[in-house]
Parts: sequence; C-alpha cells; structure tokens
Amino acid sequence: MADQDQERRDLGAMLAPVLRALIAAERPVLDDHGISMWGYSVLTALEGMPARTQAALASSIGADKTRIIGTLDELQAAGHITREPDPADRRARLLSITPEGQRVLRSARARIHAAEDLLLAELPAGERRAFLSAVQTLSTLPVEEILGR
Amino acid sequence: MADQDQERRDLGAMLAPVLRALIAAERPVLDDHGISMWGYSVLTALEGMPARTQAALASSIGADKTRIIGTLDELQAAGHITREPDPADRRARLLSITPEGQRVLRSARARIHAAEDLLLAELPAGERRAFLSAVQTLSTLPVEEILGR
DNA sequence: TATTGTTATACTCTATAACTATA
DNA sequence: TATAGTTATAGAGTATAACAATA
Repeated sequence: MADQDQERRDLGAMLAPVLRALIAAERPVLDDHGISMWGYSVLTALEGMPARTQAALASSIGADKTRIIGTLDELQAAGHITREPDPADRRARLLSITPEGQRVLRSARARIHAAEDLLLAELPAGERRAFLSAVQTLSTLPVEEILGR
Repeated sequence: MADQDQERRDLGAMLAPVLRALIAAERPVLDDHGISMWGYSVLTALEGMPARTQAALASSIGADKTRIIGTLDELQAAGHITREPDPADRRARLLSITPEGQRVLRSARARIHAAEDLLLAELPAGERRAFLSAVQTLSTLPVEEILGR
C-alpha cells in the first residue's frame, strides 16, 4: 500500500473539520424548517421505508431508542410523521412520514445539497466524481468491522 | 452541476458514520499510548511547528483555548511536551513537542494509518487515489466560508 | 486598558438504568 | 419472562463568563 501511506495526514483529522463545517451549514437550513438534525435524519430514513418499531428506526440511523423519543414527539406534533400503535402488537408504534413531512424534507434537502455542491465545485471534475463514488462506496461498507480487524 | 446532484445522499449523512468509525478505531490505539484524542491532535500540531501561545495552538486544531488546558497539563506531566513562559512575554507559554512525545506520536500514528489503510484497501485503486487527493484538497480549503456563501 | 492563561459555571448530549404496558 | 416504549438520572463534553498575571 505504498501509494497510500506516503506522509499523508490522518484521514480522521482531515475529514473531521469538513464534517463539522457540513453540519454547521445544515443548522440554519434545518432551523428554517423547524426540525432538528435527528429530525432530519428520521425523516430521511422514513422517506425510504416506514418503520415497524421505534427501536428499529433508531438503530437504522445510528441512534439509541431513548435518544429519538423527543425527536419523534416534535415531528409528530408538527405533523411531519404519523405514529400509531401497531394493531398486531400494541406495544409497538408504526411510523411513517406524512406528505407535509416529505415536503419539508425535500425543501431542506434541496438547500443542503446546494450548499454541498458549492464545496464539491471546488474539486476538479474527475476528482469530484471519484470522491463522490468513493464516499458512496464507503457508506455501504461495514466500516466498523473493517477498521476493527 | 448535474453530475453531482443526481439522487445522491447527503454528504454529511454518508461521512458521519465513516468518521465515527474512524474515531472509534483510534480510541484503543490512543489508550495504549496514554493520550487523549485532543492530546494526539496537539502533538500532531506541535510536530509541525512549536506554538507561541496556547490560544494559537488551540485555534489551529479547531479547539477553544479553555478546552485544551487539561490536555496540555496531561501531556506535560507525561513528558510529551514542554511548556515554558515566553521570556519576551511572560503571559504566554511556548509549547513544543519532546523527543518522547515524537516517539509516542509516531507510534500511535503508525497504527492509526494501518487501520485506515484497511478501509482504503476496500476502494478500487484509482478511486482510492482520487479520494485521498480530494480529501487532502478539501482539508486545505476554507470549508466553512465556502459552505456559508 | 488589553491580552494570556486559568478556573468556575451552566448547558447540551449522551449513556444507563429503571419503570409501564403489552405480549 | 420478555419486549416496546418511556422517563429519570448521571456523566462527558462543551461553551461562556469571570478572574489573576502580565503587558
């Protein structure tokens, strides 16, 4: 792996400020839409597929079941999600995004992607494509397992 | 920018789990070396160049001056850095890494890079090179300003 | 008066464990 | 008894402001 190891800086040290800036740029957008970061994450997850339990939803976005309860309360109060007892198992709550939630999600995402595009535009076109492809690849890998070997 | 915007997921949402896993992988390595994450960051910064003030060092690693004081106390007690009053301005503290600090830093970094290489090895060679190049480019840009436009 | 480093305080997140209601 | 959701508590990390020493 000589081509990777030549005096490069830590991957984490290089990525951390970028991610921090991305998150900071998201905040005012999310504020304008009246949702939190976890709320945005929940809406994104529910857009793809309704959730059968809150715990399953939480783990799918890398959160704890206790951590998203307040977020679900807010989203429900704002009419962005529905949250009904499962008739087949009344302990569980069936979660799905509402049309209004989808509208808010799409609006926020458009502005977030627009900001991200400003950053990506700084990269040469070829490098940009490879970067996006690599990030998408990494996001599908079991990163923790790979690093833990 | 059509080539960037096609149905891709949020950059932040894709990068966050990767960074989280990178940080989690660093922890046991840093524990073995008896330093904290901020300590590792401080040693990395001081390796390149001694610092004239603690505040300057803090801002160079994206931290607050009050946040690194405990870290500096630990590093100094462990003999990893020196911290002397500046003769020219006794309010300030001149900071530099010791040979022992350099040894610890290099040892920790070798293991961290080895773990990162496991992850990078999952990418096709061409994509890996472009990814690393892009990350290095991004880490030199004023990311916050670009995103804030 | 301004600046460097330090300490103290409060606030936000997060993790853990206990509780309820259903099964 | 086991599980889904909820609540309560404590802990870590962070931000802000006040303070002492020096300029």
